[in-house]
Amino acid sequence: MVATSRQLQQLSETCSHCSLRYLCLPYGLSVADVGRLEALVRPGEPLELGDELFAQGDDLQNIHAIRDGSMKTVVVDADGFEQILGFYYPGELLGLDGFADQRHHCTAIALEPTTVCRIPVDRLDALVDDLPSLRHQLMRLMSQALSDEEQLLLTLGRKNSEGRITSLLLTLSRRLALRGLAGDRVPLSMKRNEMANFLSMRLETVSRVFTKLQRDHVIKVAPGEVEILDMGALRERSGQGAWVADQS
Amino acid sequence: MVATSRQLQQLSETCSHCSLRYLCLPYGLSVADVGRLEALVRPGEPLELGDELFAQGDDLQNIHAIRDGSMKTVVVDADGFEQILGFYYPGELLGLDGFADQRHHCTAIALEPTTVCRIPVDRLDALVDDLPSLRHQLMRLMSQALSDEEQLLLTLGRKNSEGRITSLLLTLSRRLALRGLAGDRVPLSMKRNEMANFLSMRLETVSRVFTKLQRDHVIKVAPGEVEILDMGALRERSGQGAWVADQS
DNA sequence: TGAACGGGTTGATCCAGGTCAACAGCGCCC
DNA sequence: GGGCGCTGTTGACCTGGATCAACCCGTTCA
Repeated sequence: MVATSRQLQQLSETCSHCSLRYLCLPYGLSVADVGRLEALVRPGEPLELGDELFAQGDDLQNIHAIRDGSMKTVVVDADGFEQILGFYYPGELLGLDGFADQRHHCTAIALEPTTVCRIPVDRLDALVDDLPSLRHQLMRLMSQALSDEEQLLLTLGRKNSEGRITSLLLTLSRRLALRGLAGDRVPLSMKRNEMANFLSMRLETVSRVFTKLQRDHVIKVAPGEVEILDMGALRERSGQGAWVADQS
Repeated sequence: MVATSRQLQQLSETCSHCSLRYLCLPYGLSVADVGRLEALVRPGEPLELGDELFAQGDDLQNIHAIRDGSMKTVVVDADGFEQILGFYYPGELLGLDGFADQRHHCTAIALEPTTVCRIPVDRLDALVDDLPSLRHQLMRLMSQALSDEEQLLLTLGRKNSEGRITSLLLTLSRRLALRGLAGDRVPLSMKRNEMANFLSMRLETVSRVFTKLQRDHVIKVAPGEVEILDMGALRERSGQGAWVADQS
């Protein structure tokens, strides 16, 4: 099975040789320090679509980094309503919101066959005490997560349906580019209803916006992926779309 | 001037004697370590309504803790639209999203006469290397900020206008209680349009929801404050208000 | 082979809440 | 005193996107 052999190959890599080291925890560490970090890292169980990596309320035992594939995080409120908080791609960390009380505040679910790295928090914690550069990077990543969420709040708060979809496509494209991949072919491992949930819309509206953007030759929709035909127009449409001119 | 003398009195306090120490950075530190922390802390300039503590894009030089008063943080997007990200009260930290690139990602503005503590990041950083318990608390607070924002995303994503207003009132009430104050009289230092902006609503809608809640004897609206008459009903109305039953 | 199913698209209708407008209360300044 | 600006409330109307429903297309499974 092709996917499995590719996963095994990746799992044998070390942080020092990982192509994601500039995005992930090792960034900013000396070669020796990366060695100490990678001594803690263990491959997680390979996940299939729908598998949970951890669940809301679980004890925080590990921090996870995505190696291959993609995941979503969701919170469930008292009435059982789900809200997707984010989509995660290779090099990105999961579980940072759990430091507060050593408990996961959201559930992480695989969107496709996915492999992760697993870093025990207690051992990470001890190492962080020893390595200021690791502490810096960890805090940098937490801080980054905070301002990413703030950006999302801005998008959800001020943009209409077209602005939300185009903003999502642009951030996905940007994250592909960070990994050195072509930014104009965006694979979509999430379903329409997941996109809709994340953006606080209905799946029918997502579908309509896609149709409209395709009719206007801004994107080309294919099963499981979107091709960006006109990046300028996409940015244009993501920028505007606020409800109204006056603010605050 | 009464306000000033009260502020001066508070500014003379140290972390060890501060009534907010269990919410703020000193939490979890030994007496000796609190001493080292408070040696870094400087009072910030007293702020008046509308004063900016820092602005989006500024270099991150200090972390601030609110001592007295209240503030809001806002982000402005490319087109000049503002989104309020949060309201901040005594004991809460501002600027944590700036660690990523040593730059503030939002602007902090006083909602009333406000005093803050100022902690230089470079000296804090050095101390954090020395005091694991301080690092833990700092990471705990960042992590807390993350999951608070996630909770906000859930509220904005899944609740209607009444659910949003009641959720806001409940969190404000809860934060008062954390500081040992009565949770059923919530002072509102923000204006209707600020509440509306924060909750992604229009100010007219905020006003209508307040009127409705008052008519139903759930709250009593007074200038600059809301009295909670029926906490149970408030919780009831904040819990529901999702658009629809099926999800994800 | 075809029935059931999941994911996606499209059309028709409806309504929560946005928009626009008028007005009331209050502090401030000339 | 009176005009003016700011904040908040209320009413009337309108619309973006939610809701409901039909249908299409692959895939799976009996």
